[in-house]
Order: sequence, then structure tokens, then C-alpha cells
Amino acid sequence: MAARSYHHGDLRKALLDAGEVELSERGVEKFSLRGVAKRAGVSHAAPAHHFRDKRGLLTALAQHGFEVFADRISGSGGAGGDCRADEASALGELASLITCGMAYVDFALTCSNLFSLMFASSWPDFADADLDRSSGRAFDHFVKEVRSVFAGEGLSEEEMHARAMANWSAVHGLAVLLLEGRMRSVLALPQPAREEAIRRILEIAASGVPASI
Amino acid sequence: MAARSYHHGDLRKALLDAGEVELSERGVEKFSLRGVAKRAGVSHAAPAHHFRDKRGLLTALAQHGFEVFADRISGSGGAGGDCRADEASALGELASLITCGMAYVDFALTCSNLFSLMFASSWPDFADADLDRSSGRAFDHFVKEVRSVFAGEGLSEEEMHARAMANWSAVHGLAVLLLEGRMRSVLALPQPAREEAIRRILEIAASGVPASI
DNA sequence: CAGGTTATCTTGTCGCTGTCAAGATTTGCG
DNA sequence: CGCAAATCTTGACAGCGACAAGATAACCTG
Repeated sequence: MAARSYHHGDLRKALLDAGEVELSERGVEKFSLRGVAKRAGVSHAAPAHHFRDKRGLLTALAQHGFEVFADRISGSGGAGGDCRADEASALGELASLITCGMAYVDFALTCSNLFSLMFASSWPDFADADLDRSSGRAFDHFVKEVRSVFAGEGLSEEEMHARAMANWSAVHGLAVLLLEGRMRSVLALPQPAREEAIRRILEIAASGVPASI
Repeated sequence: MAARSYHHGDLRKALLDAGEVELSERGVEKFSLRGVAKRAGVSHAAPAHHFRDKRGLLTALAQHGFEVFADRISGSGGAGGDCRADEASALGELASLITCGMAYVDFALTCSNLFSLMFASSWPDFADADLDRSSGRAFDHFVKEVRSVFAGEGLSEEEMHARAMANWSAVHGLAVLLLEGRMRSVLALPQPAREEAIRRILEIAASGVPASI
């Protein structure tokens, strides 16, 4: 409430917001706790009363990131998603999975530093209960999506699981390789073509055989 | 030659070796330039004469890592690879690709901190010419391997490219997810079953349709 | 409403880090 | 032989995360 008194009001929330900015602007590796405190207009030791240490703040940021991520790939807040959830089943399970994969990749490219914190950093404490629950929820949704595609084929449990893992690997790997700037042949494409190329790769990963020709 | 004189002899090489140890023991995030200097038995400012800065040393380490990596996935130095290169063609292109993928994953799990530096860190300077050449060589080999699998199917160039990227994504994603400890269902398996599960996932990613059943 | 307890925030400090500057030592070349 | 360049050391500085101690405000019990 009071923004300028000795006591901040809701410094925890303010630190999370400032931390998100610090993370997106400077990246995980240059992320500074003192910098976050400065952004929040507070002394360098203030964060210690709301987060155990630097790792604690980064864990909370990652946890929140996984919740946003779960929403995105669930279609609740898709970036290019003018496709509502109930339309998905009409379009078929496979199309729904592709949409989910596109949201996965889109999240990685849009919130790249946050994605790096969540997936390519040992800073967060993954033994943390909240973080574990949030990340687990996001993955479970994705795996469930994959399984529904192969549901009608009467596969064994092992085979089903292997296919889910294969597709998850492909989507995640695509996101990572694009994020790290490694897949230059795709990154070099102008925007409409790039998105189409990404979609095509996801289709191959999802269906095994090409969907059309 | 002389190991104890004022001049070290070959400090550059010694720093690379010490850096490799520092990296494997402490990881990218706790990697310290002063720590490397101490390991090499030299003052804290000595590395500056052989590498511009911390980033310079990590760039050199990543560059060397990509060369080792390229050798590994080429079958020259496979860990579980009691399969020589000329046997590969007899076993078929697909088996060769699977072996390559297994080596890819094996490298990630064996040299996890080095792999993280190479693929999940913004520390190395990827504009560096040497690093760019080494990393490009490794990727090119892998992509070539994938393309040879689909060579006989008369695919268009775009389709060929998309399949190569899809498989690369799957292999890389699998490696990353295992490395980060995310794919628990696979990591929980005891050793012989785990390797078989990984192989099965790679087969699905490579062939699209399951190879057997 | 009063007084003490607790939560919150600040200031100060420590050891560690990467980087720069300046000096010491050795090598190598003219 | 002697000077210049390369190599390594020492010293310093700012920034970092973490800890301790003190200042301030809010809460809570009576």
C-alpha cells in the first residue's frame, strides 16, 4: 500500500517483479541479487528477509515461470493461439499436440532467459516442493497430450511411454536448439517461413510419418 | 619442460587442463578463473596472458569440447562403441544413426558439465572463429548421418531438411532432458533397462514408425 | 491506549570474484 | 653482450553474495 515508508508494503512481490526484469534484461549468468534490490528501490540486504538467498529468489522465479509455461502450453494463454481449447478436439488430437508444441517453442523464444533458468540452469533448487509441483504439472500436461494422440493404436504401456518421451524430446530439443541459436538453417528463414518450418518439424516428430506428402 | 621455473613452459596447455578439471568438478556456474590459476599452481593474473579473460578460457574449453564431441558421435571414440565404422554400413544407415545418437546422449551424461558449457551457457563466445568451426563440424556430421537414412526415399530438399532437424531435435532434447534430470521415468530405471529405453526412444525418433512391432 | 515483541529494512563488513596496472623475471633476438 | 618482448607476480579496485548488528515500523497482548 504505502510505497515510500520504511516498510515496503509487499516487498516480496516487488522483488519477484524486479527479479523478472533483471532476469529478462541481464540473463541468468549476470543476474545479481543486489541489482534486483536496487530495481526494487531497497537496500542490498533486504531480499534476505523474503528469500533465503540468491538461489531462493531464482527458485521462486523458476516456479512462477513453470506456471506461466503450463498455462501457455495448455492453450490458456497461447501467443499465436486464436484457437480455443474446445476447438482442439474438433481439429483432432494431433493438431492439438502440434499447437501445444508450437506454444512450447514460442515460450522458449519469447521468454528465453526465463526458459534458460528453468531448463538449463542449476541455480533453482529443484528439490523445492513448490517448484517440483509446478514443473511436474507442466510436464504431465504435455505427456498427457502426447499419449492421447497414440491412444487409439492399442500400444503397450512401454511403447506408449517411449513415444511420449520421443516427442517430448523432439519438442524440447527444437526449443533449445532454436533458443541457443544453433539451428541456423531455420533461424535464417524470414518470419512466415520460419514458423512453417518449425511446424513441419513438429509434425514429423509427432506423427512419425509426414502428415501430407 | 621446466616445471618449476619462473616461466611455466606451457602454461596455456596447463590452464586448459586445469580448466577442464575445474569445470568438471565445480560446473559452469561455479567456475572460477582464480581457481583454475590455483590448480595450475600459478598466480591469479597469469591466465590473462594466454586468454583474454574468463570468457576466453571458457570459449577455448568449449571449442575443445566440440572436437571431442565430434569424435565421439563419429564413432571414433564411442564409449559403448565396440562397433567399428565400417561395420556401420553393413548394419544399415539407421543403425549407424542410432549408434550416433547413443554416443550423443552418452557424451551429455558422461561429460555433463562440459556439455552444459557447450549447449546451455552463454559464457563461450560463439562468434569466435575456432569455436564456430568446431561446433559446426560436429553438427554437420550429425545432420549428414540423418540425411543418409532418408536418402533413398526421394524426398524433396525441404522435407529432407525437416526430417534431419526433427531427429536432431529429438536426440538433443533427449540428451538435455536426461542431463537436467527431468525425464525421471527413464532415469529411475536400472542401468541395462535405462539404456534400452533410451535406444527405443532414439529408434522412434529416427524411423518415425517403430522398427519392430 | 500503552508497552513489549516481532517482523522488516538499513548499514557495515567479510571473503571471494574478475579485471586492470605496475613491477619482477626470463627468454630470445639483433 | 644487451635490449626488447614475452611471461609471470604482486597489488589494487569495484562488484558480488552472505552475515551481523542496529534502526524503524507494525502488530499484539494487556
